[in-house]
Amino acid sequence: MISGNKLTPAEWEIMNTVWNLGGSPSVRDVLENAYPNGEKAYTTIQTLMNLLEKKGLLTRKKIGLVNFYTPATRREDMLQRETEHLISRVFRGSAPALANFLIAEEDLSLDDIQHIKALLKEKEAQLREK
Amino acid sequence: MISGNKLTPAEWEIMNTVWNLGGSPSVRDVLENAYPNGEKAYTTIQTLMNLLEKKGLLTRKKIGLVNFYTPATRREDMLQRETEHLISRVFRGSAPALANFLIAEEDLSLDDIQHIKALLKEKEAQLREK
DNA sequence: ATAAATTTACTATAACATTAGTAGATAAAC
DNA sequence: GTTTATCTACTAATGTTATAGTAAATTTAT
Repeated sequence: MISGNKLTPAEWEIMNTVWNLGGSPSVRDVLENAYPNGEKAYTTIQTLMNLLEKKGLLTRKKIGLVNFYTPATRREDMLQRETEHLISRVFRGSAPALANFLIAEEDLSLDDIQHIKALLKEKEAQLREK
Repeated sequence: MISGNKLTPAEWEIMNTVWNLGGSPSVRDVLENAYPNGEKAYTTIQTLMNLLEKKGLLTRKKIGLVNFYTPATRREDMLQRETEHLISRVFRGSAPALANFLIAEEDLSLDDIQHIKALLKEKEAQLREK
């Protein structure tokens, strides 16, 4: 049941690290990668990761003593969920409003702009041919 | 002190309503506009609005018996703050990543795309002339 | 001017989020 | 084979968000 579980900020940090590392990291792997200077306690990460398992975002497999955690969702799906959340909560449901805002207010380089233009062209072609 | 206070989802609903109504609505104004079918109790809204005052997002002025609440921030500033939050939490700090995602994954109409293109052009010109 | 309605200020509570401690099991190192 | 370190499972404490009740004050309508 992956369902309607929203990720909290702390959970996002964990999930980002897990996706980043790839494969099936352990608690220690995540801890060392995400908090190399001991910003959080081992058991904190452990608790969070087990929570994420309960929420259906990670699956767990014990090998010997150690639990290894595998993502149960693709990062993209979560991005989408979260982005849509922002759009509905903050931009009153309008994706274009967010797009406009992004371009107007965030710092984009010329390169970024070129890249976005290319994407738009693609998208446009896609839409037209239907 | 408007400072680093993040808005919770419930607070966003209030603030959106306040910005929407314009002027300086009362608790009742907000309640009736945002929850016309009694989804929330009067006192709930009251509490939230007073909280928002404490957070510096609304200012309060009592006229006669009634408190009237005026936004202390522009909606745009809050949008920015929130968007940047998403970017840092979910898109690992990359605004272009969000832009890419938006265009690739969200439903944009041809009109939207034209509009975005125009904005990009503007932005590009701006960047170049510096 | 008394009764009814509205509003405030204050308080309470439940749910969820965050962080970490403790006890016991297992493995490794000497 | 006893000590040391690591990991798990469980539990707990603290903080934050969301929701609303209660009592007192004020206005409005009879």
